[in-house]
Parts: sequence; C-alpha cells; structure tokens
Amino acid sequence: MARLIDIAARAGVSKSTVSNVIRGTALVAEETRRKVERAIAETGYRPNAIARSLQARSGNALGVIVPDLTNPFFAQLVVGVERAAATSGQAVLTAHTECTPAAELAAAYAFLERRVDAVVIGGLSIGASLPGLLLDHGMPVVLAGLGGIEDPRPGVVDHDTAAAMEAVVRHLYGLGHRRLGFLAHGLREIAGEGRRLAFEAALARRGLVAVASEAAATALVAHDDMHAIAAIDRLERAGRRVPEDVSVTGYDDVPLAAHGRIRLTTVRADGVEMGRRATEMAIAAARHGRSAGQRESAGESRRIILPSPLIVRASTAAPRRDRGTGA
Amino acid sequence: MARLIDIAARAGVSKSTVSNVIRGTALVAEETRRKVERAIAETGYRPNAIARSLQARSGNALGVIVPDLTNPFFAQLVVGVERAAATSGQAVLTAHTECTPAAELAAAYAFLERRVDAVVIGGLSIGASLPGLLLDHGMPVVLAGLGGIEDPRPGVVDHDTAAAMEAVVRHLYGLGHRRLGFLAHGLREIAGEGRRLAFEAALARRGLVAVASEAAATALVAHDDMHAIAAIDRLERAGRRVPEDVSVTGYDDVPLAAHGRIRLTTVRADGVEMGRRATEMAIAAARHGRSAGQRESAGESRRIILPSPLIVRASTAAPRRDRGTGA
DNA sequence: ATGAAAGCGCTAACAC
DNA sequence: GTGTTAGCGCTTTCAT
Repeated sequence: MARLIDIAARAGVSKSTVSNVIRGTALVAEETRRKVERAIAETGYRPNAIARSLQARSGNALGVIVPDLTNPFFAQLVVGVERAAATSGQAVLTAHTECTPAAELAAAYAFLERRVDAVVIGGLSIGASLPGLLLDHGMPVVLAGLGGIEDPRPGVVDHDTAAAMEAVVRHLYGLGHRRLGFLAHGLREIAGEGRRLAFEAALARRGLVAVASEAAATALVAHDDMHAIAAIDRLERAGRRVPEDVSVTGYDDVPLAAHGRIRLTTVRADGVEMGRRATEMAIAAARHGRSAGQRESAGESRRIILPSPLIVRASTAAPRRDRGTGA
Repeated sequence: MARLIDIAARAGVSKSTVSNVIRGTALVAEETRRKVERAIAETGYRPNAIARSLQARSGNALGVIVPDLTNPFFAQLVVGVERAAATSGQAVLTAHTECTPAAELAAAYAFLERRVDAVVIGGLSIGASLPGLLLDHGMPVVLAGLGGIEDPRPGVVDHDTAAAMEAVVRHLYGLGHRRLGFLAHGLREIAGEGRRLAFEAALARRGLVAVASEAAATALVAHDDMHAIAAIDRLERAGRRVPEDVSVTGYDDVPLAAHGRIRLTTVRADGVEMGRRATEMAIAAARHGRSAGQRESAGESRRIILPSPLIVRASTAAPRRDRGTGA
C-alpha cells in the first residue's frame, strides 16, 4: 500500500505537508491541499495506523476480556464497549477466556504487548491475578460487573450484588420458600462467587442455609440467566415443572428472559450500558495516564453502581404445599 | 514500559543480543542469555508489538465483521475466529455493524489502516461494497455464511443454502402446508436475502408462491433462529399457538433452539466451525499474500461448503384442517 | 557470539 | 506555507 512519502512524491510536496493536510493540523495553501488530496484519492492511500501508534506510543485500542462471548450478557457488554470505543476512534481487541487462567494470562500479555490504552474486564476466574498484573504494568483496568476484588486500584462498574440477591431471596422467601439452592455454574467465575456469597448472606439473615442438593430445593437461584434457562430445561426433562414444582431465578435479564415461553424472574443488568460506562471510564483513565504518570493514573479508583432491579416473571411461584414449606 | 534498549543496558549487551535471546533466533552464549533473561524478568519487559508490526509490515491481527454480536450465531462465529487466531498468535479486531453501510465502511477503513492481515466477514448489508473495497486494497477477505456475492475473489465458507431451504420447504410441504411465508428480518442482511430467494425458489418448484401476510400463513420460515424464536413469542402473544396454529422454522440451530420450551425446527449451522475454517482460510490467504503479490493472493478463490442438515423438532406440525391445506 | 547501523511509516520540532 | 531532521521501538543485514 502507498505510503505517506509516495503521496508526497506524487503531489510534489514534502511528507510534512501531506501529513498536515491529512490531519488538518496546520494551514496549507488551497492549491497544495488539492494536489495532495488528488494524490490520496488516486492511490487509495490510508495512513498506517501502526506507524502512527508507534510514534504516539499508544495502540489506540482497548482490550476487553470476557469469559464467554456466547452468553448474551457478555455479548451485550462487548457491544457497549465497541460503541463507546468507536466514538473515540479506538479499536477493540476481544479475548474470551472461558475463565481459564492460561487464556487470561495470554490475553493480558497480548494486550500489554500491543500497548492497548486500557482493558475492560467483564469476567474472571476465581482468584485471578490478572488485574494486578495489568495494573503493575501501569495499565488502566476497569472491572465490569464482577464484584468484589480486593485490589482498590481498578475502576469498577457494577451492581449492588448484595441488594440484588437480598431482593431475590426476599421474593422467594415471601412466596414461602425455605429450601433454596444456588445453581452451580460451569465456569468458575468470580461474579458467580460473589452472587453466591450474597445469596448465602441473605439466607443467613433469615436463619436459613443453602440446600446443597438440587433435588431437595424448592427454589433455585442461578448465577445468571443462561444457567437458569438451561436449568429449567434440565429440570423439566427430569419431570419437575417450573414454577409449579421448583422456582428458578436468573441474573442479567437477557432479552430471552422475557420470552413468553421462558418468563424468567431475574435481576436486570444492562450489559450494553455497563460496557459503555466501563469503557468511558477506561478511556478517561488512559487519557489521564498519558498526561500524569502511568502508575498514578492507574490508581485513580472510580466506582459506578448501576441499578439492578428484580424483575418478577413467571418462573417463580409459591412452593407446593406437600413439601418445601416446612423449614 | 521498559524498552529493548533498556534491557540491553541493564544486561550490558547490545540491542541485537537482547533481540536474539527474545526470539531465540541466533546462538547466544549461555552466560549472556542468563543476564538478559534476568534483566527482562526484573523489569517485566514486554516487547512492543507495535514496533514489531511496523518492522514486519503486518498488524499481526485479523478483522472480523458481524452484524450483531448479540445473536448467538455470530457470537459463536467470533469464538471460532478467536480460537483459530489465537493458535497463530493473531489478535482479532471485532466490528459489529448492524448492517449499516456507514459502520461497515468505518470498519473497513479501520482494518485497512491498522494493517490487519485479513478480514473475515460474517454478515453484510444488502448490496454492500465492502468486500470489493477491501479486495481492491489487496486485503484478503473471507466470507463466512453469507452466500451469494457476485465477486469471485473472496474466500467463502458457507452452506448450500438452496439445499437447506429446499429441505425446509420439503418438510413443511410434506406436512401439508401450502401457505408459507418468509419472516422479514430487521437488519437488511445479505444472508437473509439469499435464504429468502432460496425459499422462494423451493416454493416455485412446487408451483407455490410465498404468502405476504404473516396472518395468512400456516407456516413461517424465518431467516434465522433468533427471529424464529422472537416470532414464536409474538405469535403466541397474539393468540396463535406454535405449532398447532402455525409452524415456524429457523436457521442456525443456536443452543437455545434445542431447549425443551422452544424445540425449534431449524437448519444446523455450526458457527464456531465456520469461524474457525474461515479464519484458517484467511490466515492462509494472508500468508500467501506476503510471499506472492498481494493482488494475486487476494484472488485465490477457495470455497468450503459445510453441511447444513435440517433438524426437525416440535415447532412444526401439520396445519389445522380448517385452513391452510387448501392450495 | 556480539555489535553497529539502517530502516519500517509516521509525527513533531524547528528551520526557512 | 513548506521542507528537513530526528526519533518512536523494534528487526535485520553486515561487520567484527
């Protein structure tokens, strides 16, 4: 592909002049500009963003880490990230890790090496060291929706998980459920752990403890909607009706949760919005990092808590009289 | 972040030597190597991929364009792309365009400027000029699952849409349906158009023509599963049962289609596999492009046709006797 | 086995 | 207004 210098030669001017017309930064004589623009049009020239990035010492890109793109919640998160990134001309590098530490590490190093300006993390394996690793390298990090990380440095966009789980448990308890279980999730994901803890705390406040066996529970609280929806299928194939025999709740309120054949009671989490806010925060941190010292900027700890209302639909109901009501 | 030259100074050697140990390319004395490795470990040095890319004249990345990440089929496609890309150390830049020409163009230019090695296109607006634009710049392009493009240059990974739609229509026709409609989709997407055409051709073979009004149809053939699933909801809210009153079919066989409460009759399309194959093809084309002339490589036209079996579930049934059976 | 120097395609000072 | 020059952080000959 043509280079800046080719355009310069073609238009009979210097590199700087071409650079000036491209970036519209300095005054260029009308005549000159036209010659340059013609040369650009004729060659289909496109500036080399890599060279620009090298000079600017910035990849002009954002990294985003999600456990599973296939989960609509994370897909929405990425959509939000992309929209916000597009607004500031940043590219988005996606990595989905399935919560495996190896994939997480690989993603972190790839992002570091490509000098992304910041990384948005949408999900992590339990006990992951990723944020620390990134932060230690001076990379701004924003955590989107994954709750309790001990490190105070990353930015955070999240819900009040405790309040959300309290609402879920209150709803179920009010319906008469006393045997509640948490739905184990395949990926050992940090957000799920946080929700489990919040769930157990809400139970404890009522003198209850989570039932371990799915079969014994009259209500199942899932880590997220996709697991809840899968659980409904599994339960019903095993002959237990939802909500007649078991109540099931989710978390995220993915579009499908509102489907007439699913009607899932869940906690609403606006993935697109979370992605957008997290990205704005990340970009701000990156910008700040460039003006101030890297380390300091990474330390700027901001937190945004988004609303997470309980949406009651038809996957929850009072337990059957012959079981479950007994404590 | 530390640079190569900092490591060199720290280890008391030259840049080349550091470069050699990092890439393991030349023989380095054990002693020297150890000093360098220590310096790298102490500083947490990570080579600057941007500088490398500039030198290599390759972004070492792939671009992927999808209309909607939120649609599980496209999410799976991207997962497939990422897996294959990770295998060869390529990063992936995602752009989701919602089939708007403006977003498509923006993505194309971003990819061009960032010098990605190739681009995988998973969906396009009807009549999009994108592949041509990219190809004309010498960029290898692979089309994944979007059927008929007139341009012979891009690589193609697709199904036999005609055969798939013929199977769908045969199934419905065999059940007794004579009034079949195609489900209009929001995004004016090229793959959807292809399917519509194939659907109409299959109808024509039976002397039938698509019914325009959703209300008049006894069977609705949707462009993809997500639209089919949404249609089931819409129909049932309007009081028409699926499949008792209307049959509905999808396309893609997203995981949800097999859910016990959905049980969608559909055409299977393995998104992950399509993404993987398309990416391998794209990487091969890029490699070839680097050794041979760009233009020529882009012209290497390969085609892979993946199987697309009809999966019959419970969203289709014979039409009710009081209507629909009449031609 | 190691080093010096040129150059990838751009931007940014600074001359003119 | 426009041109010259010196990097950005690497890799890559080519010497030594």
